[in-house]
Amino acid sequence: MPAEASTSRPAPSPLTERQEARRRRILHASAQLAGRGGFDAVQMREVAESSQVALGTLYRYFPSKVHLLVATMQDQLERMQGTLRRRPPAGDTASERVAETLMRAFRALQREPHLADAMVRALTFADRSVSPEVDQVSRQTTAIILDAMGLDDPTPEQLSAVRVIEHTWHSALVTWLSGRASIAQVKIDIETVCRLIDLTTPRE
Amino acid sequence: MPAEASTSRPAPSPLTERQEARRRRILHASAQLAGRGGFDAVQMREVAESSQVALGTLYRYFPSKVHLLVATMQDQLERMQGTLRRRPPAGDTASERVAETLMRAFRALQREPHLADAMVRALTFADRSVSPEVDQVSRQTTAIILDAMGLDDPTPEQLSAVRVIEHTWHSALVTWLSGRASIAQVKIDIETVCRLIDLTTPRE
DNA sequence: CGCTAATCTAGAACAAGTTTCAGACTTGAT
DNA sequence: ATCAAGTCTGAAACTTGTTCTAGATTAGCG
Repeated sequence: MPAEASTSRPAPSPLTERQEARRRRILHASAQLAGRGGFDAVQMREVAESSQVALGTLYRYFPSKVHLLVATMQDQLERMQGTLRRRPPAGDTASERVAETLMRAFRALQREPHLADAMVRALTFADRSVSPEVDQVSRQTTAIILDAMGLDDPTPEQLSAVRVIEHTWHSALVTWLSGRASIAQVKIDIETVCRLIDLTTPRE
Repeated sequence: MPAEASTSRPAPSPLTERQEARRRRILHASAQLAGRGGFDAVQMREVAESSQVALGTLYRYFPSKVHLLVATMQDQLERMQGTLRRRPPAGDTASERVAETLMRAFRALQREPHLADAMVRALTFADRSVSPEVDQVSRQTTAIILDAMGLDDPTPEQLSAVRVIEHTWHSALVTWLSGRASIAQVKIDIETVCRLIDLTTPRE
């Protein structure tokens, strides 16, 4: 159920085909540039040139560099969610499955560390003007985690645990990207926080 | 083995009195400007002017805006640590005391939300070139939490829990500052993550 | 004191995000 | 097909972080 489209958009006037194509070219160029060079390498003029679009047009589609990169992240997240649905995690307990899911996502990010850098930095640097988009990313992440837990109808306590897991996930990524934590340490942190799930889900 | 102290500092050549005063003026101006307007309001030219220092000098003391704001955060953290030492948290269990400590810090930040914005955004946006300074902030935060737990000699498990608590703390602040989480929600998240401590400290 | 190296200053210059504008092109409705 | 409204383009301008330079000041030292 896509329930959020109505609140965030005052009738987005559904893009024409050429507009859709432009949007796609822009996101592709953004991911490409981010892929090598990270946040700093995504320069608006270059994105515009790469995607064959005037600078002003780029800004019409994405009102700031951060908006652009957060949209890029949404795009990548959807891709990842598809992958996960095709091969769900196989652990016995909810916390194992969540940890496995996040570690799988983490390995995907490790394959494109620069892209990860661009997306995560944009996400945490985003100010209020990007809140709707960041919130969308957050909802999508929540959905992925709840999926892994195999819950249709989580309790408030479980939702709190999921929020804390997301906090840890984001912040652990930040410390990894800035070289202050190793891959092993991120793994430990994820496994540690996932034990919270066992606290809120007594048995099964 | 502290292997990084040698690489990051080629003997800091202890500042003269006037230099110390300059540094202090700069940090003061930075906090002042951050206090109203947040991250964006801290403009390097203005900081330089406010602190009666040439722009080039400002950059000699703090090689980037992010360095400056992270240093500002170190400054504020020290202040806070002093306050906490004077009136330690009074909870019965370790997790209660940690939650109380963090909530106290959170209330202090609420009094200066713009300053909080500037410092937290700088911290999460910092790239590798600021790692030593960010790491220092992290160590200081860890010390505060361990203090609240009342531990002299934490187990590796407890250190993991503390790291996860720090992750949650930072990320919860980010969501609060960007208006995506309420104060109440931050409180819940902090209390939730603090229950991890009980998991790693069976009884007392 | 007088020298030398380091530091500081004022200001220009540069880089990249963002805004603006005039004119060309598309689109949708009549 | 034609018109109005909306969109796109190319280019310049503006903002703010950062760098650079030439000359003045300061600090340490013999």
